[in-house]
Amino acid sequence: MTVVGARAAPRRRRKQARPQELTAAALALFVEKGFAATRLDEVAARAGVSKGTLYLYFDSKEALFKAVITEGVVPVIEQGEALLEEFPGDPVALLRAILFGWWERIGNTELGGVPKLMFSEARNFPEVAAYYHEAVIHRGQRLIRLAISRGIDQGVFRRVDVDTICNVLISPLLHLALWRHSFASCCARDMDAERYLECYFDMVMNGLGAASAPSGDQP
Amino acid sequence: MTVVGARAAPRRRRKQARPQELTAAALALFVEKGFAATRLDEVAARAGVSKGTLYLYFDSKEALFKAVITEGVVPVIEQGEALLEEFPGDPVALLRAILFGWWERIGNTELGGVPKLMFSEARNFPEVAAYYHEAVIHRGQRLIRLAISRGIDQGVFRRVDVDTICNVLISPLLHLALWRHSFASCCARDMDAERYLECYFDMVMNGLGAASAPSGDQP
DNA sequence: GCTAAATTACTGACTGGTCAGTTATTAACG
DNA sequence: CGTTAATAACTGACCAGTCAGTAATTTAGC
Repeated sequence: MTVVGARAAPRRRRKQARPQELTAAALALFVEKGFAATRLDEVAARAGVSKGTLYLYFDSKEALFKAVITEGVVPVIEQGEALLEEFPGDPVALLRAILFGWWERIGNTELGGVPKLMFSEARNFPEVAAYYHEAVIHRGQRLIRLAISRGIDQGVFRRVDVDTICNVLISPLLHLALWRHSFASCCARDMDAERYLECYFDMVMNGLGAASAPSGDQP
Repeated sequence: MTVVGARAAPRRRRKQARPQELTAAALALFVEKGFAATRLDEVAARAGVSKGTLYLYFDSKEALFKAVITEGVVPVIEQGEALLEEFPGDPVALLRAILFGWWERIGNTELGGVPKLMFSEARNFPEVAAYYHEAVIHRGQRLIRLAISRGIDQGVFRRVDVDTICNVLISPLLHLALWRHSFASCCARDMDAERYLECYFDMVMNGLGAASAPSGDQP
């Protein structure tokens, strides 16, 4: 072996970038295979480092998991909250912006696997789940709830059970994101996202339409 | 230690009952912890046998997983198909029977964890996922699709994208089932099922209501 | 500017524990 | 007693976590 030839890896020192590269690799693998089935050697390799390096930045596999969750989604929720503040009157447009924004900013990005990961692992990591519930789910519910309430106040939406319906409304988006990271891999030709979103939003708007209140409302 | 005293386990021979007891135990643990994180010793203990006994009935951990999926849900789908055949005219009642029937027969039973398990493990077991897709999901979609189509034909429902909407309609039920087997454990006081189902069905019926068709339909 | 010493990011072989799968043995039942 | 369901001790592969050592970079001395 002489000086020439393809050296396998040039071994760069990039202390700043490492943690993000590692959490990105970990997210992809945790989503694909699940937490327990993911090997840290694999995470490190995907980030272009050795396993030892991983342990320079994270204390344990569980710490890596927590970092994946905490650094990932919270900023997006904050964007959503900013949107709500500044948004002009129309509640239909607001609700559309929130729901489609969720899809564009979370569902249709690398973060789209986070819901699958959290549903899968919530019972194995109750503290992380509690944090996620408080920092992401609860605040996301609030966004939708406020948009719906605004619509009801303005007479654009029917009177519905606001606390409950926000969970109903997010369901089809979650379903689409889950699908993409599970069955989509093995079932070609299913779930065209654009068509799905249009169909979904069309039904939601009709379901909320103030014009079509059919039966007696409780006062 | 003499002959008397609490013998740990009387060691009964019950060849007939074992497989079902083992798959039931495995289902519960796979759903709770995930496939990879579930130990076979634990499955066996929960079924009241030793690990060796498990291997008398299943060739491998993966074979046990397949058995859990295949034996579990298919019969219920068949019940649903029978329902569709015999059901009298009213499409609203039919759709309600299918959706609420799903909740009563699957979502709200031990089988309610199967969707979580399949979403989690689909990419790790593509063949099982393909089977499940064909034997359960596809046939479930068809049930809903036919109910919707019947409603459209009778002028009770709006003209909607039938192929897509069946996935939208099942989403809130899946969401509720997933929730029960994930965050529900660590977040007390959330997702009252009865209220959720009523709110959901109310919105669906308004979303499909022929009376409220608002904008131009394509011919 | 050049070299040597000091620092620090990084590596990969190693360890100890865990767990899927096996096998020798035991006990139930006819 | 013979058959077989069931067990429990065993094995070997695998993997999270460790650490002695190496390579890149910075600093000090000249």
